[in-house]
Amino acid sequence: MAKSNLPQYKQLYEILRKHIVDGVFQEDDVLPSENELCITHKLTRPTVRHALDDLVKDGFIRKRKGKGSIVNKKPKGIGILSIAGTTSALEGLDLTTRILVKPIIRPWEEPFIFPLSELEKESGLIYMERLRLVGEEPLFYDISYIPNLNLPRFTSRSFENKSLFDTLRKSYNIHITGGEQKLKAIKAEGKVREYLCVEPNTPILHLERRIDTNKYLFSFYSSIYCNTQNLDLYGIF
Amino acid sequence: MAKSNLPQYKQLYEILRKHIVDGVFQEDDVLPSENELCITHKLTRPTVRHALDDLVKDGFIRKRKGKGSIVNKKPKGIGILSIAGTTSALEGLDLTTRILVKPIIRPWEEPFIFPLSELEKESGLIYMERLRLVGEEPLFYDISYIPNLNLPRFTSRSFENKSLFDTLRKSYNIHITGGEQKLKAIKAEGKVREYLCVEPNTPILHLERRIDTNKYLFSFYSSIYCNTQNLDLYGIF
DNA sequence: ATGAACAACTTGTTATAACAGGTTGTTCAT
DNA sequence: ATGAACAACCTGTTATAACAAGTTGTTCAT
Repeated sequence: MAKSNLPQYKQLYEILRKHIVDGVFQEDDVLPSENELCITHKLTRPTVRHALDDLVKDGFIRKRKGKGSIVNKKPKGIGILSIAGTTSALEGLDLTTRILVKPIIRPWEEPFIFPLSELEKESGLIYMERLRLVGEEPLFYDISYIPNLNLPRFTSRSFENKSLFDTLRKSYNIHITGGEQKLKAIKAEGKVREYLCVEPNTPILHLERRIDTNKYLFSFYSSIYCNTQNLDLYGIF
Repeated sequence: MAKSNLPQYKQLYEILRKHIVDGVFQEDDVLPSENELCITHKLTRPTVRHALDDLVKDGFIRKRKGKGSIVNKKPKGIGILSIAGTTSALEGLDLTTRILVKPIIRPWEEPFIFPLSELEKESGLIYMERLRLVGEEPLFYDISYIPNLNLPRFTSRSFENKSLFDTLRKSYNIHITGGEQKLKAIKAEGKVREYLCVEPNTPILHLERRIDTNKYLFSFYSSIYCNTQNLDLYGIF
């Protein structure tokens, strides 16, 4: 061990995680015991246990006293309520995206749905509205609020049928670290009713989210209206 | 220390957790240092660190090298979307609970909202209905489905103003490891409309959850109807 | 006054040790 | 053959120890 500058427990974590993701260890396989890992990686038990505990925390394995560390089933998909954006949440469905308002730079609304830092207020806002359809039926009306902080060429990108989350990760190396969301059921009215093509007073799910990232002081926001008459939102946690 | 039969790190976890929830330690307060906790509770650092790491995992504190353990902001609103139950989600509000149907043992409904294992079907179901009121206003109508697996004296416990999650954690050492939830907006009708005291066609949020635990093969289920006219549901992830 | 250096904290990482307690397969007496 | 007892694993808990590394306030030389 001890080639990288990373802590040894993190090195072991990454090795085991990669083996699980790559299928070297598969569902319900039992990992080598803690003592075996100590020997094969020249580590002591606290270090090995730290790595295994992190794998438990991140959902890759479960541990059973007397038995060992067992590989978990990989989650089928990630719904909109945990982290993923709507595009990947609906993977496998016939999803199309219609841009209602192309990304434009404009000032923030005051008051905003979440508290904003001074930095965010000063830097301005990239605003975008999109409608997501499954088949011919509009299901999501998305409004995205992205602080205009050092995202070169962002407003000129196309977001037709693309995930904002994937774009941020692949083009800007930004990934999601957490966030906050508010949720309520409302009656369809005005633009929401019009875009989602529903009767007045249809119950609509309204989700407001702040999404935090690994980039220092960079969060973005979205407001999503969803017609749940024929399709549940789902999430794992 | 060492009065209960619980591990010492869990005893310390519960003490600190309670102090945070009760406001003895408030937002951005720095907890006593690890060495201080060692002295005051007659424990060693690995034990203290285990307790603190669990508090980090559960979102109560954050730790900063060189500074200390800092108390996190309590989520405002209703933290029902991540893990916490409704009772702890509403902490600080004037919450009362009315039992509509006391815990009774009965067979499962078929088909159930989530797939059930054979073990769960055989073991029977503890069923409970509760109404949660903030002030005079009923906000949640909860139906709980708990497999009748080795929970001594469970049906005789009182759940008035108590958190099912806390009871499971403290009395049975069961804690939540994850789960799955489905969500939709519906119109208030029938019993839901009646219990929540709303006009017909009021939009109501309907949440169905499977909640997984550290206890082998033990998950429980709940169906929650929530009036979000005056209060958002809230979650962190 | 200013700033560099340092001391005195903090948490982070890692090693060594011992025993408790759950699980599983084997052995042995019946 | 059957079942009880046991040995040999496994993870869980706890203690002791030492050093690394980030933060903060103080001291001291300029």
